[in-house]
Amino acid sequence: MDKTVYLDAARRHCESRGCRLTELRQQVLELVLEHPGVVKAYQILADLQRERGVAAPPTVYRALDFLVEQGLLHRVEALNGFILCHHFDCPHDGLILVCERCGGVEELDATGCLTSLTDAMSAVGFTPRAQNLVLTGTCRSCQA
Amino acid sequence: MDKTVYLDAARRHCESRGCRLTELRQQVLELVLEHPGVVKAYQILADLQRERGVAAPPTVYRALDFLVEQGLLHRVEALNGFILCHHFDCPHDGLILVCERCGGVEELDATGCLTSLTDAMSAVGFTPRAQNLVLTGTCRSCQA
DNA sequence: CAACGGCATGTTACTGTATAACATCATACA
DNA sequence: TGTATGATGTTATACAGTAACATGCCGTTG
Repeated sequence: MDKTVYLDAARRHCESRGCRLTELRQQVLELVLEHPGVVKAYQILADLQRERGVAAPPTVYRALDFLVEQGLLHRVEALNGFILCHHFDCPHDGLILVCERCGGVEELDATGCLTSLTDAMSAVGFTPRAQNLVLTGTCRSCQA
Repeated sequence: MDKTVYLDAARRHCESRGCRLTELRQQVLELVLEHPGVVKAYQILADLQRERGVAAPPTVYRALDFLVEQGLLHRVEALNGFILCHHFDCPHDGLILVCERCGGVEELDATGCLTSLTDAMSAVGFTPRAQNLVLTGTCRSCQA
């Protein structure tokens, strides 16, 4: 997807949810966009400092939290990182595969793969929050 | 399970794997044992300092890493914490349910619940490392 | 026994991750 | 115009994790 198109879609997505994709938030989103795969908060912080001179952690964390809340990013807890969500406009159960060797990240749509899991959970009365599962392992190209 | 019995079983478990459950490691394990649910490394550090005067982070992390490696503890990445594994002696796919409201933790055996997931992964050539899935949500008693 | 090797632990110092608390600014709307 | 609300700036600090090196313990082997 073209960058401008993507940003427009992201903006509309936020506005349809009653939020604003402010300049700062968009700037952070663009910075994330420039990194393939997982990106760390402090990496974004450094990028932001390069672009605007000063920036403190809360600035970055607030923007990232906002973007996660809007579904534009996923938080990858196991790695203390963030990745872009390419299909924020359709609700989905994500499955994020992180390769231990090359660090590459792949996002799968796991909708439909989780029924037996959710069954097991409801058997004990547990209601999961919609979320993304993160699994580490080895990707196809690193199998060799 | 009685505490002494548990510790003996843990010791034998380690020895059968060619490792020693040293005094320090056992002490840390006991400290984890005293906390219900998830416990943080720095909590253990504080406990340890209470018991022996001084202790530095590496001491605790090394012991915790060891215990995780032996399968006696699970690491809960999403929470930067650790929980006891109650059935370290049988290999299993764990499913750890963390309640967002009360902080309670429940561990399920997910062996057999993951086939459709692993199918989806192998379809893209991804080999997951054996691990525990951590899900957040709401537990039965907090549903109300 | 002494020397060595391997592992466990101690110690210092640091890097990285994240948030609290409060100040300021912008905007929208009464 | 005043005020409420949300966004951002700023300072300081808490929390999480590790690198690097020193020391101690213990079993093996010459």
